[in-house]
Amino acid sequence: MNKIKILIADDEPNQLELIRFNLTKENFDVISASDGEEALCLSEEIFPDLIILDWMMPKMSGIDVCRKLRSKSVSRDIPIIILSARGEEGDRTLGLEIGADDYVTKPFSPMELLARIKAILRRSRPSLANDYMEFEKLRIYPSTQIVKYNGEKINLGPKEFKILSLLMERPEQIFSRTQILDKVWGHGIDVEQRTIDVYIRRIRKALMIDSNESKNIIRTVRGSGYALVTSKFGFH
Amino acid sequence: MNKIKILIADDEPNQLELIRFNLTKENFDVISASDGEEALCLSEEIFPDLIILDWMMPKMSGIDVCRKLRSKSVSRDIPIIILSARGEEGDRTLGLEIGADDYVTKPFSPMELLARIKAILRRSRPSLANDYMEFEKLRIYPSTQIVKYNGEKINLGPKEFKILSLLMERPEQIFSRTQILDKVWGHGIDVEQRTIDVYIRRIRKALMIDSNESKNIIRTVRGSGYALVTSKFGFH
DNA sequence: TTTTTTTGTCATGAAACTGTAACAAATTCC
DNA sequence: GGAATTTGTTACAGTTTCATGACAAAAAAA
Repeated sequence: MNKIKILIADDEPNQLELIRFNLTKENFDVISASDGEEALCLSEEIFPDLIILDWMMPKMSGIDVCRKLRSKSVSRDIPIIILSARGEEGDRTLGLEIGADDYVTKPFSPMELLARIKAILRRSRPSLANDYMEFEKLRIYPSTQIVKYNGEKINLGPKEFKILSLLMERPEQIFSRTQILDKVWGHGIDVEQRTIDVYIRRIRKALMIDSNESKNIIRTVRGSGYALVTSKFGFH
Repeated sequence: MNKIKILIADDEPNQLELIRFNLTKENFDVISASDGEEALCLSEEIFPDLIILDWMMPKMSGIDVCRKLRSKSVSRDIPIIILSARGEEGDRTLGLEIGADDYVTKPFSPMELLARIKAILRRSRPSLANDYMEFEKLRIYPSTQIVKYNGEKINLGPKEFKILSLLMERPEQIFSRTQILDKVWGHGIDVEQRTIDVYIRRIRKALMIDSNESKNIIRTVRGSGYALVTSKFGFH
């Protein structure tokens, strides 16, 4: 059971601790940074599921960090919430326009921040919120770890299930082996990248044999990774 | 060209008109409702891309409408923004917990609402934000590394894809072999300039064979390099 | 315990990609 | 026209990347 990783960056230790306390209580895995540069480094090193950035920080502002993250494809899709004492019109819209998903003005209640975090995660990590996810003829039930293809039940091991879930959260998007390792195994785990290939093979096999279907729903993107594809876009 | 449909429900005509005005200006297709029941009916009838609900409305509150929409699978994934004059803690979190994607307290500026709408659409409609580059009949999707010519899918290797992406970034502009080498291979790499010729050949071939089209979309500029051209400038 | 399932790695062959050389074709210049 | 230059095209070898089956260790189930 992998916890959801949230990165918080704020230069006020009290504020940081307050948020950390509340998020930890909700069973999130909290990583903290005390300035913009640290936030940026950590973001690229671990792949958090969500990032909370204070606007005003030493070395690099939250806005700049957000811009940087949005400019790179590996971090483009990570949800970002910006915190700020600046409640002015222009500031709020600026925050959202540069790619943040939400903008919360200080002071805010932990409850509200939490509610907004959950609202965003509901969208970006559908497996956490919905009973099931559906893509083409494939349906998976995160809570019970059941996979069905065309109504037929498919048998997958835990790791296989997690990988497929990850791919299903963003169909068409290419996941690199590193991304898959980070999300499924956890960051910093020592596992060969090629192991992913083998699991992909196992998933493909399970989907084919059990459902007697020869269509390949997982696309290999040479040099990049794997992605779920609709049959109409399928390569092979 | 499909416009994005947004449904607004508010019982104050002035407010409604103000929002409608601003959204129409942004080229959204705006549908309005003046009470909760109407909002619910319209939602199920026309499947908007986003719904904005005032909390306090006759017949059925925005909260109840939101609950109803979330309980049905057809409307479960439509993003919802709740507007409210009630800025209290509990209200805000209730709105979000019930399944809304954002909660905006009145009074708000049209600019901010717009920014929040866009932030949400960015997530829920990746196809709109996750854009593609288009030139003539050629379309390339950077995030998924997919190339289409005339709607048909083209298979390109990584280097070929990068070169074509580069050319697409600035149609008509001539790229020298040195420029292409620097951008695609990286600066200071030791590769023959003539190699570019071969890749151009491969790209041309892929575009021709796979789409059964003989038009040459890549122009050779003798002594300078290559460039994408519109058909009217094409030679041969 | 034994049995089964899951997990991670390896070896091997297949497939795709890369870069270059060699020659053909075309363009330019004289 | 003829020589020089530039580009087009093809083939080929080297390299990288991926698919696949096999296998042993670890974990879970019986």
